[in-house]
Amino acid sequence: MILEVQIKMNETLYLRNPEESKLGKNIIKYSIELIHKNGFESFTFKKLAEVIGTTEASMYRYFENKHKLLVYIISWYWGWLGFKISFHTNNVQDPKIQLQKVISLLGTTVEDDLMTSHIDEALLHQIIISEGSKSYLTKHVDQDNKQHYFKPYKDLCKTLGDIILACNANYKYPHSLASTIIEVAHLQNFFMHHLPSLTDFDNTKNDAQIINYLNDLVFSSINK
Amino acid sequence: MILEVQIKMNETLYLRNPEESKLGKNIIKYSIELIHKNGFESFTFKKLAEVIGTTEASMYRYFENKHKLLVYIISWYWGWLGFKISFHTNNVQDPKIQLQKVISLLGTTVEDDLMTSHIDEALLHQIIISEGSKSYLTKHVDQDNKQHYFKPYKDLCKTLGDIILACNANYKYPHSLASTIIEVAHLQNFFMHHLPSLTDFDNTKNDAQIINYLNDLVFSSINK
DNA sequence: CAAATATAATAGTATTACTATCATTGTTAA
DNA sequence: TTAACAATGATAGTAATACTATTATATTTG
Repeated sequence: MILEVQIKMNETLYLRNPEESKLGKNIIKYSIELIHKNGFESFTFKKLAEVIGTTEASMYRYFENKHKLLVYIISWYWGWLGFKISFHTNNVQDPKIQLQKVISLLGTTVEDDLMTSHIDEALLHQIIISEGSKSYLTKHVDQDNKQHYFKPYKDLCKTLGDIILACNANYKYPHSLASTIIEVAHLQNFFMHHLPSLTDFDNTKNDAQIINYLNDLVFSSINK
Repeated sequence: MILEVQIKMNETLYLRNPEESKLGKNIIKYSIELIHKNGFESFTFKKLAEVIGTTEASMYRYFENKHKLLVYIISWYWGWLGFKISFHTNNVQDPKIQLQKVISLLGTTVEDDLMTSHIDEALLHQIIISEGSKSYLTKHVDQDNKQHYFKPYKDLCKTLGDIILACNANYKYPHSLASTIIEVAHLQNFFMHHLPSLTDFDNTKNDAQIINYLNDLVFSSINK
């Protein structure tokens, strides 16, 4: 039996649901490869169409513009990670162990998940690190937010915030700490690889270092 | 007597030094206004030239492209803030007070500094919050780093890291904590205004809330 | 005053970010 | 079984972007 995971996506993100056709799935698959390879700035629908072997116009039948496609794949990632987190923390009673588990999942280099055949989560994880914040750092963030484009990200923060509160009901900043953990996990990863003097992590580029740092940061705050 | 502060900039960032002519100063001044108003994505040299009342070609005599101009103004900001920080911590003996002072400066809405007549630091501060990470989140970050484009930012992290070590010589992550403080100060500010559910800060949108959060986070870590 | 330099004015190119139209193929429902 | 419909492909076109190049005109400096 082969299990296929489907993440329910916000319908206003796309014009035609890319999960429902071969072409749609190719758009997702190859946009991840191209954005990973050349970065979002140099990514165009024309190049994407060439890689897929179709036309630019066809891309526009699925997504209004490349920014919505970026928000789509990033949103998909948060949905997928949220699922993975609930799966891994499901039978854990101690919220502190849950929190450690979440930090580990956030800080660990992702491997391709075989349950989602056309999406390479490892590449997607790298995209989150380098391009993730570009999904909301725009002049239209408020409109996008009204359309609930960031719901999967917010849901994840909510989950994390609840775990933090379960660890210490008196902690005053559960939501800020949650968003801090997620963002810092990715930022420190980027810095470790590209601007290492902004970190204390050596050139083994080992995930454990970031995870240790985050655990130290988080548990000293909530245990104080 | 009118004091004018000059921040020494990396010469490979520009083709012609914008500090050395009226047109150059206008490029800096109005690019800050335009990027603040419409965001970096919709900012073009053509629009900038129109606002200044000159031609697009003239912009290219000062900066190779708009990304270098962004790096320039962001870099300028870090240089200016570094100066401001050393000014404010100069006669402070206790490193913990120094650290609190730096956190306050990072978390406080900046006011226009009259010592730099053509640059509006208040607008620049907003640009740092919304566009700052775009200066390094590119595919050419490693080349840019080799050209020392991020030196002012790194210098600031170094200063902060040293203060952290002065507070607690045994703390294991001074550099990571330094970059975390700077980035989180800006991220939480952005979230408070645009995605408030990712924070614990209410709609008074008061700077003190972020500063309190950062102080709590930092001092629980280093005093542990 | 001549020479050098900066700027303005204009033109032009390749690419990007779309929109529009029409032909073809494959699927579905009467 | 065929008519209609939906998805895709092929092609064309436009305005804007991100530049480069050339020449003319000011302005500064030696």
